[in-house]
Amino acid sequence: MAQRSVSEKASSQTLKAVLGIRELVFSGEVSPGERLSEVNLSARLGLSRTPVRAGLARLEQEGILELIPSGGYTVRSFTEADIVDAIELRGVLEGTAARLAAERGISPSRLASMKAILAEIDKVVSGPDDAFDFPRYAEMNAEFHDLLKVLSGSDIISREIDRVMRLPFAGPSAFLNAQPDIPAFRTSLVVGQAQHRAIAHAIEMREGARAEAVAREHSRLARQNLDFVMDDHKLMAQVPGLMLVSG
Amino acid sequence: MAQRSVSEKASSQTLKAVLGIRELVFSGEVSPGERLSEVNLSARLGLSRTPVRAGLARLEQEGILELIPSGGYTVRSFTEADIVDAIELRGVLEGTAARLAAERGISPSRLASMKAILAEIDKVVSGPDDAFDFPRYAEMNAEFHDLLKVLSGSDIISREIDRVMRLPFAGPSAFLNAQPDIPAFRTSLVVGQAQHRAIAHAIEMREGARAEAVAREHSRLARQNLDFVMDDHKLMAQVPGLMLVSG
DNA sequence: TTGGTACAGAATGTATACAGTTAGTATCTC
DNA sequence: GAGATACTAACTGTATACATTCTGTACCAA
Repeated sequence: MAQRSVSEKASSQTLKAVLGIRELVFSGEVSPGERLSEVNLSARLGLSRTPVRAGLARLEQEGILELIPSGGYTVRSFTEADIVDAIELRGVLEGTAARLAAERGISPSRLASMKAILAEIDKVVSGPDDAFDFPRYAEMNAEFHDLLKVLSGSDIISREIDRVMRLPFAGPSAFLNAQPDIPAFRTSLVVGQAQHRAIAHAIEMREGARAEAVAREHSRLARQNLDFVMDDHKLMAQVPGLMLVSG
Repeated sequence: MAQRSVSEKASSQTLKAVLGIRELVFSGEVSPGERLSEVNLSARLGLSRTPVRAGLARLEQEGILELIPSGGYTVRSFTEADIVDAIELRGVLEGTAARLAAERGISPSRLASMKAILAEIDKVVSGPDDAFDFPRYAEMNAEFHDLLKVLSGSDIISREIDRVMRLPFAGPSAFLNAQPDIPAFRTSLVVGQAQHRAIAHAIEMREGARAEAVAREHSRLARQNLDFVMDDHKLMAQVPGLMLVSG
């Protein structure tokens, strides 16, 4: 993880609570709809109720927990439609970031950074098929999307992109874990990289509409992968957070 | 306010804290950059530290407070550029809601609701100039934007729109308080209503691209009003939250 | 057997007490 | 007079105790 986004409260205990509960949720140790008891979590995480409580409130804000009217929280369950919408939302926001970057212009040094990242991804993608370095690809892909966010030049926009990315199945690297097994996915990486280049070129040429359109379309690769993965339960288990899906 | 959005914690004391602190911030009783002491707030609001603390954490998530690395919170200060971006963001999100509504279709009953709201706004706008009912306009305008959000059919999108709207200067009714005094603003209401109708028509005709484009442009009326208001400090004071602006 | 009521257990919401840290001030030294 | 150091006061982060509310179960009545 390149940076820890806007505010990931430094306070040790509360941070442990947030991370711990997130882990419990996304690893599937607690099921969607299940009620999360503060005392239970306190015991499991070895913390007192106070930081656990703070963590719960925060994760509710993040959207992975739901408030029970009578009090307490449950794990939110997502439908496949929710995930489609979350991916669409990411596309819209990244598209906006790309457009703003194009319209407002970016500094030469940042343009250079972007080209450097693209070159790195090229190295990975153009390598031999049998020695494909997936972790490296995931890393550089995340860096590209991180930079795109920054290039928007807007804290307000960056913040919202961070928020959507916190829904793990909406992020640009969500389906990478499931990809090594499937040949068709390899193709999508090549296509994805072509789109990266198009976005970068559009920003450089200050073609805002094109930058937005391509960035938006780029996110739909994820939707395509989602459809693929949803047909296979074994694959679903490899995508973080996809266990929260239940019609 | 038609509904109280996603989750406005029912818990009495915590709710008081959130509302109370928001009020203190937006009324300008605490200045941007000022540190908010928990004990001080507890005393002022007549609550214990626990709900105050919960409220602070929440308002930080909402984006009107900032976390101090060494602990505690300050009132976040916004630049004019931030507000422009927030308005742009609202336009992008409402545009997406409108597009999805058009692409996916809406029920006849909801279409009827939308038309009813438009008729109500027409009544207000087409009335005599000297007896213009601003509160009524604000109410129906808010209802239109609320419905547009719902028409997206997506909880994920609705949630994000709610978030942006919580930044008071980004909402569709942000500049209404300052409008009665300025004749030029009256014109913008007529234009705005024409855009409302265009959005509704595009949704009904399932013209997604048009719905998105018009909804996005619609938000730029707010930007126009912002430019106008920012030149006049007396007017600025009438727009909620605009006191948080400082270069 | 089914429905309702009452009671008990548990869980949340709130308050407060405690510890560690930060920031500010005053004094001392150079 | 200026800078540095030490001390004090306030504040945050955490833990725990208390009260109220909710939930689930058991028992009773129809």
